[in-house]
Amino acid sequence: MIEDEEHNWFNRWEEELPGPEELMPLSQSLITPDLALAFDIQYPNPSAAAGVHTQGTAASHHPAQPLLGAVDFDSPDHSSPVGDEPARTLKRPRLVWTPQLHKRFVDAVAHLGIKNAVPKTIMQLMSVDGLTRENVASHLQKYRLYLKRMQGLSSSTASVAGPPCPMSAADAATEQLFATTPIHNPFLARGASGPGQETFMQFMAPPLLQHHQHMAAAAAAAQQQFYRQRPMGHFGSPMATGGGMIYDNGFQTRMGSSGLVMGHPSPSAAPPNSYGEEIDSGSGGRRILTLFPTSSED
DNA sequence: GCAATAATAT
DNA sequence: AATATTATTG
Repeated sequence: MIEDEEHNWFNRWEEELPGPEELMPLSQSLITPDLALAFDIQYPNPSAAAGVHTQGTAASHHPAQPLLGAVDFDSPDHSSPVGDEPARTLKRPRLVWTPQLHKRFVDAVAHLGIKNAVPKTIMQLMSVDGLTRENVASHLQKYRLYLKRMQGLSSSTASVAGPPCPMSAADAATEQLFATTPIHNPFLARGASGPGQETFMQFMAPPLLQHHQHMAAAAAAAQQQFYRQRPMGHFGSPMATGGGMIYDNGFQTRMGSSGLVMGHPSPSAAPPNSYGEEIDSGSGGRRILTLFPTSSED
């Protein structure tokens, strides 16, 4: 299962990769000593190569695990199936939690209830191709921290009229993502009892819900009624990652139909034509990178 | 052994 | 700060 997913993921990725012609001619310098050795290639200057894969904390001397950043590895020999199963070897690009993606996440969490809102289940409910359990787990961790700080703050600031908004920079930044999303308070959310309780729970025979991996089945059921027919497609061309990511302008072109955005998080290096979205943060609208067609939800 | 969470690391 | 990765625990 996972194998197939990964394989598929890479295949599609590979297909969308820019051809050698489209790439800047710095492939040579991207070859690290490690690789040069592994592939029996002669590289001119080790130090130069090392400099390229940059902040990759030189310690990234993973023997057979090169910088994925240099996606253009296969430039010379595309013919040979060098990457039999590179999905296993290659590092997957950094996931960017766009507002849309995050919304899906929040919706999933909300609809699952705090009890069932665990990474795996959330991931399944979100049904975003390419999204891993780790991705979700990581995000969930941060999300929980955010919620914790929220309830802490709301109670403490509510009492005395101290500083209006003692929000840390972190909070402000986080809010861009988190607070702008309607928070169906997960703690009050479904799972227990309440009005808006249309979870799968009520559709399942009690004995089934004991406590097994039946949750998986349950999640599937939930999926049918929740995110039924809107699976988020596989993310768009991840291009490259690692210290040095290389954009070419094929980027936004291929970005169109996909939902998940992976790759270089830095807006400064982003392609000139990427989609933007105005998010109203009170006084000044802030421009963020969404790279989304912003269609169905939100 | 897997999955969730906590703790680090990049 | 945002994600990833690793360690720990259930």
